[in-house]
Amino acid sequence: MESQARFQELQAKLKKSGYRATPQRVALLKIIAASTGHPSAAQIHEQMRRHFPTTTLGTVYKTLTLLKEMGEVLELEFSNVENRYDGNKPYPHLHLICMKCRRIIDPEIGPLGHVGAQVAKTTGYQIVGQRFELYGVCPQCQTTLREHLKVTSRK
Amino acid sequence: MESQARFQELQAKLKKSGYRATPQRVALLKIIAASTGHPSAAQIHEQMRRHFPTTTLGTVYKTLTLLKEMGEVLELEFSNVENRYDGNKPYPHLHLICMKCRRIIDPEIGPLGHVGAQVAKTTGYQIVGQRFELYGVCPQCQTTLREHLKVTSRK
DNA sequence: GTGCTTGCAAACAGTTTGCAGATAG
DNA sequence: CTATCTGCAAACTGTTTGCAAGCAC
Repeated sequence: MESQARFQELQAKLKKSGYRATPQRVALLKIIAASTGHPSAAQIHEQMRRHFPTTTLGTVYKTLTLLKEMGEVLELEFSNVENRYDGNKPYPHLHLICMKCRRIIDPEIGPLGHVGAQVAKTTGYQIVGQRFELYGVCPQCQTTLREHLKVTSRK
Repeated sequence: MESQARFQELQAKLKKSGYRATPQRVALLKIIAASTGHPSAAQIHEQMRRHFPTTTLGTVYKTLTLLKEMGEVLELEFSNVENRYDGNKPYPHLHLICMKCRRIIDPEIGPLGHVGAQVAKTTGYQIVGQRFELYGVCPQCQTTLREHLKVTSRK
């Protein structure tokens, strides 16, 4: 099982970095190792409460911060909306975000690493991260929108 | 003058969209038409206060919202840090962000539009926007960091 | 004159922080 | 046993909103 392996890896790295493997942290690691859908901190919290009803959002954020610093979780920042986290695929890749339902998927596309390498060479910057996102409307939401337009244009 | 032309264009589009050309808005248009350096709302506000000391951040945000909706200003969202705005080059392009001094530049690179087009075809999503960012450390800050390390490693 | 805009201030959301009690190693 | 971690709650930051007075058209 893919996510099981990722969980083991995360747990090992956590310990190797000198952090304690508390039950709460282990639960969070399992959740993000399994999640292919870029959850928010609140969604992770929600899942954790099933097993640890006393867990707080604050703890979730603290653990996510550790993992970010270890380079094992990717944080997608937004200003008005909750940030999203990706611990399943911590290396840089393209995200495709539906503006309507906020679903985020990882479309398959050729490697994007060469962009960073090229820019590093021409600018002298040392590249430490990247974020490539496409915003759009997913097929389902396009249908919904079309029906909505049909209805509202009748009035 | 390049930024002068951009200002004229923005002003014309503002009026065409039915908005009033208040002195505050005109001042903001001039500022973002001239700015090549992706200012924050607060930085724009700061500049505006030189000519309109009573202007508030709220008004800056309201005007920026208009321009975003008109598709004439690009907003770069961050969660802990102020958003940055680009009204000089409203079409999608690559941003290179220094993690240390927060400077944002536009490195020259081949067109990135084909990525969106390709993903649209394979996923069925209707693409409405994109955001390609590289995070790094600029040459000046690399020097600073090196000197800092030299100093701190002595203790 | 009318209704969009401004300025002010309060509200808001997500995230971060401080601290006392709990617990992993 | 002790330093780290949790849970709680308050603080914080950037952004948004509501409303009365002001001003563009």
